Amino acid sequence: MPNVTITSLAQQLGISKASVSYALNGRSGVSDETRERVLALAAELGWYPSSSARALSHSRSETIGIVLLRDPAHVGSEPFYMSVLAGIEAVLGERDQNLMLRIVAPDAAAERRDLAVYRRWVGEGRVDGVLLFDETSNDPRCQLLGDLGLPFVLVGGTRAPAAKSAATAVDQSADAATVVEALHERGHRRIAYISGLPTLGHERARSAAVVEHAESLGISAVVTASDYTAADGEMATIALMAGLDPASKDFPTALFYGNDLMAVGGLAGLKKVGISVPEQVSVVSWDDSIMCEFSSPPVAALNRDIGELGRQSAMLLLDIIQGHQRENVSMPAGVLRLRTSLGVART
Amino acid sequence: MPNVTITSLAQQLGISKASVSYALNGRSGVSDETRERVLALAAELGWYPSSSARALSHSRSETIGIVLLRDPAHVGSEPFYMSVLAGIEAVLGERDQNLMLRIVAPDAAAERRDLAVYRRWVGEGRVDGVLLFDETSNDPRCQLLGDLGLPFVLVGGTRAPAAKSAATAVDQSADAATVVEALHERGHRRIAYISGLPTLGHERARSAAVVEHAESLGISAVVTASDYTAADGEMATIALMAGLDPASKDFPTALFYGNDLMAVGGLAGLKKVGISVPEQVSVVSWDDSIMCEFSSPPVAALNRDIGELGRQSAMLLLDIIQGHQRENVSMPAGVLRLRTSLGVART
DNA sequence: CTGAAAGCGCTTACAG
DNA sequence: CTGAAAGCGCTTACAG
Repeated sequence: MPNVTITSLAQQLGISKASVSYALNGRSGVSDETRERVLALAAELGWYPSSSARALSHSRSETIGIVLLRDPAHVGSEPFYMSVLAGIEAVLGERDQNLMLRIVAPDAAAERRDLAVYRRWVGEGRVDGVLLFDETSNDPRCQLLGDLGLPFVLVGGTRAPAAKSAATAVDQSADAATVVEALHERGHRRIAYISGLPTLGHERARSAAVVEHAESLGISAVVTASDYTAADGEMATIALMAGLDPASKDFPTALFYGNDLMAVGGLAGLKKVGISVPEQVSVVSWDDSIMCEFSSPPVAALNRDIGELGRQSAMLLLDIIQGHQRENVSMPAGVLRLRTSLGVART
Repeated sequence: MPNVTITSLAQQLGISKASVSYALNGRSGVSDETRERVLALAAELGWYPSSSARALSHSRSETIGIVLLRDPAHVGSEPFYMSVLAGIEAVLGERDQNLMLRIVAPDAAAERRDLAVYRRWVGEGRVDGVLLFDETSNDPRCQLLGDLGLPFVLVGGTRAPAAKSAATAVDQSADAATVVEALHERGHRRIAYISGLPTLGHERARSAAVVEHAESLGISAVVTASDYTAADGEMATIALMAGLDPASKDFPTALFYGNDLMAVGGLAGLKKVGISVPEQVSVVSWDDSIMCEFSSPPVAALNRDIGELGRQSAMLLLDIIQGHQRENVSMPAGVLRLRTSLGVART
């Protein structure tokens, strides 16, 4: 059985392809009667427009792309991506748009292998726009996509550096303030921030904001860099705390981690060096997840609506693709979920 | 600047489109000299084949599809999907194939909304084949895809019910035996299996296998159904254990959970009802993940190579799409990672 | 309101 | 080895 096309519909109805096309696309140029006959037959025969033919005609793929530059071995343990994908998908599904996903492992030589994917996608006409994660300072993708003229949105980014682009902006400073103030209120006077990858733009913003808010409250803050993995969070914690005398002025009474994995790794590290949570040290995570809820003790965390971040980002991108000028969208601030790991500083 | 196409290349070189096409596709019909001139110019101008034009010509989209029928709110907490996606992507990336992803929330009315997506994808010619997750008994997708003639692979499935399909088969029985024997060796004589969604084919196979192996070793096993979430794992555990006298014959000394989330939820439940792990009860998880490593106590788990499952599934599907007849592929058995939660039964 | 025609960028027999 | 031509399934001015 040959595939049903507008040509076959036109033949069976004894009218031209153009009329069928107009009818199917809800455009003027056909009588109501003809339109209904066309729609009825199309429904009966289960006609679908060929995506490739349609894309070829008006250079739109109805598809947006995402390239994740992450180690495949670790990407599974980060709930963030799957959650944001689910939010993105909710919007795309409603609007009959599609998602093309590529996960590429970062090169040992730190070559940006994702850039080649964008070039290719543009050349092949595969996607109408892309969503960018993990913005770095002076992100090379912005330059490239700007040159290529491909619309993009920086998810949880900070700026919109080019035409046909925007960001779903997360106010890292406000979130930092929430946590630092919560610690200050509970008597903490020396805190440490264990950051994620310091090459990421948002991570720099976070580190700076933590220090700044601490200073403005008259408490001291140190920053140490880690890499978002539980294993390194554990190591960084041990390196930071091992050998410190709890009575000394250098002993931080609160550890703030850049994500949930590092926080949970940190708990393991603290246990190894014999520091009890929250009696001797409080622990807070920037990202909330099921791991924080079910760790022992449960970890206080900034809860943000990741699904909503995905939804807003997708809507923003689709708008830009349709030619609308759009400003950055501000995402709501995180809410600190109080859990056992956050306690009062012992004096 | 107009896009570079084979027509523009042909014009600049003063030859026909056909020659350009043959040269670019490495087919005979052009002299080596012409071929080199074409390739050189194409590289210089950054030519890429239009994916839509190519798809329109030979009805291949170079894209495989995945529809995840999962609650968006929960999909983020399951490391499984992201891990398997990473494995799939590794294969697709190497072979210049693309992945189209759709996440659809299960309907309250339990209508299979994913079926409409497959119909649409086939009608539009968007994908050349699909990967199926979470096979159910008498899975309606197999019937539909068989009728539509779309190649598919059941990831971690059991059978290959139609032409143009196969499964990456996981031997649930062997994995069940590994755990049941490990428990038996440590003196456990009464165990409970807290299963995931019992509608899933592999979950039925697991429950049956646990009971069967227990019986063959002369120990008793009960099965209780949960739904893969930590919250329900906790509730199911409390329902199972609350009020049971540790000295009674009905008290299971080992709890085996269908995934890592339920196991961690189970730890929380056991703590609430005052049962200590592993002193009074041992805990084992069917899936391993970072949650098992960093929970308190760490949970013994069957470690399987999820990335490899994704890789094998993708390779199998690509082969079938290319018209090869393929048998099911057997995945390696899981390896039990011994951790603190698994101890010797107290007699 | 309707139809014949050209075009999107490729591929692929078919003549020369 | 090379070129002219038809076709994939749509869209869209342009005549009637």
